[in-house]
Amino acid sequence: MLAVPGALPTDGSRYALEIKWDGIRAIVYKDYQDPQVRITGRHAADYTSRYPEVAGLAVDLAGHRVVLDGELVAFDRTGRPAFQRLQRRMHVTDPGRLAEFVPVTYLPFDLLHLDGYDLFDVPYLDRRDLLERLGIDIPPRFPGDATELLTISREQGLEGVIAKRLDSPYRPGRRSDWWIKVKNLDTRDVVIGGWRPGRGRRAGGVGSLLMGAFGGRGLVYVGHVGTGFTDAALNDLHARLAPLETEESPFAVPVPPEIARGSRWVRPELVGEVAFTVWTEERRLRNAVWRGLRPDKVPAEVIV
DNA sequence: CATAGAAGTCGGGTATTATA
DNA sequence: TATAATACCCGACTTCTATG
Repeated sequence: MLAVPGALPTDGSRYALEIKWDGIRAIVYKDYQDPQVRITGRHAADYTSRYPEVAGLAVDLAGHRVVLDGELVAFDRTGRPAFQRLQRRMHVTDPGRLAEFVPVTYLPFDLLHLDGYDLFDVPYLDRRDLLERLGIDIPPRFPGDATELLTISREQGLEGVIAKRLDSPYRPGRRSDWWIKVKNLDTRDVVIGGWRPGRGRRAGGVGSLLMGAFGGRGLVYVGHVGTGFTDAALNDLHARLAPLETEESPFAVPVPPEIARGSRWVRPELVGEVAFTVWTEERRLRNAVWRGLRPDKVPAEVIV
């Protein structure tokens, strides 16, 4: 069951709030007599050998038959979920000592089966109650009207919150507005320094835009953005970028070669707005989404 | 007409293949 | 042999389209 993006519900009394954990979604299975748990990912891939840390749950759940839904998370030194750390583990089927350097925590937030009973049609609040009675470590739940949680999650550098209807059933694999994810998005202006041709449906036009902002030495590359456009916006951008085309890259610091290859350069004269989640360690905008041109803004005022 | 899936895009990662 | 390029993995998002 997946959440739809949206805003905090106004009728908070009908919802509970949980922190949105920035990790990998995973289902954990434990059978009555089985001394081990089994872990699968969203596409039914088997993760059991990848995350030995979860094996300890089998002890806590001894004698039970349980299916849990939750998130695999790697915390950084400051205690925040760090997806970039988790990425080092994602492809490693036998982590060995890597599990010591990049430990992973499983945060179970829903209970789908308990001792012979499927709980898909049991309301969220009751599933959650049963989950809490299992006595395992689970992430906290907050009242639906505790809207300050969103502010706090932003201040703490967390991804956002999820609002879940107290009476909602569980629908595996489905995206449903019983669950609403409220993300802490930031917006900022960027200068377009180039573009990459599209493929497939976007062949012959713009695929993505290379974004920059002015720093001490000149235009600095801050990532590229390839989503959030309508077809009309892509066509409009293509027409506006064509007369600005140059041979030389306008970026003062060379952009990574794998990005530069195949890119077309333009004079940095167009300013646009993007939404994003956080700055990455490489000083790029993570999960950038195009919001539109800002003809009212001057490129020189777009500062890193 | 609503919804699910496909197709495009992103960042960051690993693993494999190609090339200098 | 070492580096570069490619392909694929995970997460994300939006838009378009096929389907019921």
